[in-house]
Amino acid sequence: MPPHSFAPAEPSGLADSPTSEPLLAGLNPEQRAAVTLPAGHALILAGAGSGKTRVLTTRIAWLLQNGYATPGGILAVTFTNKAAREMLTRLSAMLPVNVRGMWIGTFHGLCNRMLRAHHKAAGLPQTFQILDTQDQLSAIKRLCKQHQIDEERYPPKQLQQFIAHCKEEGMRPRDVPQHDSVARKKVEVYQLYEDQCQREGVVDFGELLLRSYELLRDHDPIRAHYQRRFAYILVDEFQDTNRLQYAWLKQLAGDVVEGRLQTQGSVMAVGDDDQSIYAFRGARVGNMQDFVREFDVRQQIKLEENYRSYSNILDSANALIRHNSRRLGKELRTQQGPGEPVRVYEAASDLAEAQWLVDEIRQLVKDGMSRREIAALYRSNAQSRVIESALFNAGVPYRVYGGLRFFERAEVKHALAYLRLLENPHDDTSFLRVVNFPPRGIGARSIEQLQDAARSAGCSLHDAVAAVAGRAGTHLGAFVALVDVLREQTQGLNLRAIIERMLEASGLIEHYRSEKEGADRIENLEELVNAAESFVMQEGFGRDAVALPLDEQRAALRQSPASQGLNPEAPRLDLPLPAVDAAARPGAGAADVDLETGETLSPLAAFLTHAALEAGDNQAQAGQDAVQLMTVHASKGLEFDAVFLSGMEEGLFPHENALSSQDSLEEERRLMYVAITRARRRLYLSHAQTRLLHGQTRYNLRSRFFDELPEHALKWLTPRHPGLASFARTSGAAYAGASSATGQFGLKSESPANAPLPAQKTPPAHGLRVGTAVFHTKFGEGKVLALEGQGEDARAQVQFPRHGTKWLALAVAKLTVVE
DNA sequence: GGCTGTCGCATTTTT
DNA sequence: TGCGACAGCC
Repeated sequence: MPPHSFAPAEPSGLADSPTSEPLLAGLNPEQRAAVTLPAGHALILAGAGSGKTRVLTTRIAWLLQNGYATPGGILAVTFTNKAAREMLTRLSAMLPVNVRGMWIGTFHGLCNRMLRAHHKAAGLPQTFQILDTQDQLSAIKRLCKQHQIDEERYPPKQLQQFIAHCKEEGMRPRDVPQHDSVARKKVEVYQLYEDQCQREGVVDFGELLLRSYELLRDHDPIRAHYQRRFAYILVDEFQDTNRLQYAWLKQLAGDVVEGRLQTQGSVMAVGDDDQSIYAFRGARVGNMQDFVREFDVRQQIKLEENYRSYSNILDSANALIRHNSRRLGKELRTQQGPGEPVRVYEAASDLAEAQWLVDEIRQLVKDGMSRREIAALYRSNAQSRVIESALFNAGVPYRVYGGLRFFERAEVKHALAYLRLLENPHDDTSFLRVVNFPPRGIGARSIEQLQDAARSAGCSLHDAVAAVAGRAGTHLGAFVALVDVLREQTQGLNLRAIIERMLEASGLIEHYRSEKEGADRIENLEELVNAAESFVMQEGFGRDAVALPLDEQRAALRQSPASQGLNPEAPRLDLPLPAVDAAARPGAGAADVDLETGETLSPLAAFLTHAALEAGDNQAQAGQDAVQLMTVHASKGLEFDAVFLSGMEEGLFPHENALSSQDSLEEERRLMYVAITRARRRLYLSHAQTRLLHGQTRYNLRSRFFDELPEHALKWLTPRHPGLASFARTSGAAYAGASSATGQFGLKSESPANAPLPAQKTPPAHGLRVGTAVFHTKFGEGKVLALEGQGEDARAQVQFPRHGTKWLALAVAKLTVVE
């Protein structure tokens, strides 16, 4: 039970509130109820296309506007950067709020932020680097070689999955059951891997979450602080949370006392059990039921009104998903008419299917539909090939989602590895990646020797070079010198200059210049410089501070009776963390700040974090008006005027691997449900009698899912042949008389006007200049090397004789000028 | 060190 | 069938 509550917000009463009305305008009663819920935990079951994001963002805006929460008191968590960005964008369009002081982001992003702030308590260096999936795999391979793990019996890929899975379940090596010798071996590797990561100061994606969870669990003052701070926690796509993410949320929400969860803030979980399609990567729909039980949820609201599709499409979705058991129960409805029927097409072959699809698309485009509003969806990536070549041959522009993303490209990763070595010379993964790239005559032998030396000395490869250089020649020494010198030379330079310098000095540019395929790669490296530049702009490094026209507003917020009354019983902060309050202030904390010392990440380190946490779009011909090709999974959350779902065949969709169990079959059905609900106006379902798969012709039956769709909503473009269920059921008329009413096509999508905050120039208030001598309570006397940002985001690079060069947030760090 | 041939494998994926 | 990983050769 939340210890605090404010006057219960009766939706009807609030409708009269003059301040809230503009926010709430246009919301339906359920949406409005969700937005204006009183304090307490709530589960919002948000059907596809029911305005979920709008409710989430309006809720936050409403809490802020009415003084129920300060920006610093809100935590909103999503799965993807895209979703987090959208929330921020919409929110700032609704309210002139300084969005940067709010904790809105992905699970990984927020955990990262927390770990940087409390890196010492978490047992990490502040500049810990983040391993992506590739890095993690190569780290595991390296480890296997070093410890003579039989890679036949224990494939590195499997070990990687095992480790990731353990972390998702919140298990450290000692927590993993070891039934047999195989399990014991795996756990041993897990332990070795952990030791290696710790030694190198790197952290994988799962570790971000697990470490953050443990930080909260094991440090009472830190946990208490965040529990007090976050009065309102909002979770997007709750059905996709895994065990660890749920446990993390529980730590933030409250403590278990005598078997019961005692919470301080309010958690609003928004999700849709019918759209749970990520069980294979650890998502647990059961978290929804657990949430209701453990949080004693009193408020459950269903958003069932769909603003996206015509009713034939929704009827199909509803009828299909009704075949699933154990649903929380929800039915989509619309005020739109039936619209067009769902068209079903049977092709002789996958080739013919693709050809038909292209013809239909051309017709749609001819009728005035724009290509970007047309999507071709498929269950697995292998199916895109036929469609791509058909589109290509017909000269129809298309865009395939889900390829290599920007920060995953080899050349970009090479460049990032150099940058990481500048930040942390002990990052062996990065060391190995570029020690001989571009080639500089360092062969496998010398690397092996070096690794042996490092192992026996118990140090990093970087540090081991001195020991080996004598024997292995000067190449290794030269490489280390190159990196070390570069580090020296780039001190105090801005991010752009650092990267440009690195690109030259490393020889990357030169290397690619001489390569025949190198032009694209050089372009990408140049793009990396641009990415860094725009990152710097966004994060407020070296930029005029965004004016905060809300100073008064914030003051008002803080003083409003409602927010005063928010936490009447909360004790005053008396953490052994003097600066915690500063970070809790709206406006502060855009950068990762060590809350003890005020130390912030250097622009470079912050950029590296950004690169690891946000893989970047796969920017293939973006911006062009092209047909969108993607898997059904990738389409979740998107919508299109016309959707083609091809390959609707037994074995493909549902996938053959999913036929074995009820649970996985139901997940396939939910996947189909997701696909159907992407369509606004037109939905096409197609299947082929023969299909070339793995070089072999397969004869697939029509998908069982067809038999679960309502006849009245379908239009069979080809005669309906007996399907899977034909023995159990006699099919009716071959052609269902579907209405061809076109209806009004103009379903409006919610497109928030993005009102940018007015910028304003403010003179520097801190009075520091490059060269100023300053004193820090912890690091002692130092000299200012560089200054960036302004106002609350201002930071300084300071060189301390004993502690090296540090970036400090001036709003947090206690710096005094030395005369 | 780079190229070439062979082998094995082949849902879904964000961070 | 088609691609990525890896070993072996020049």
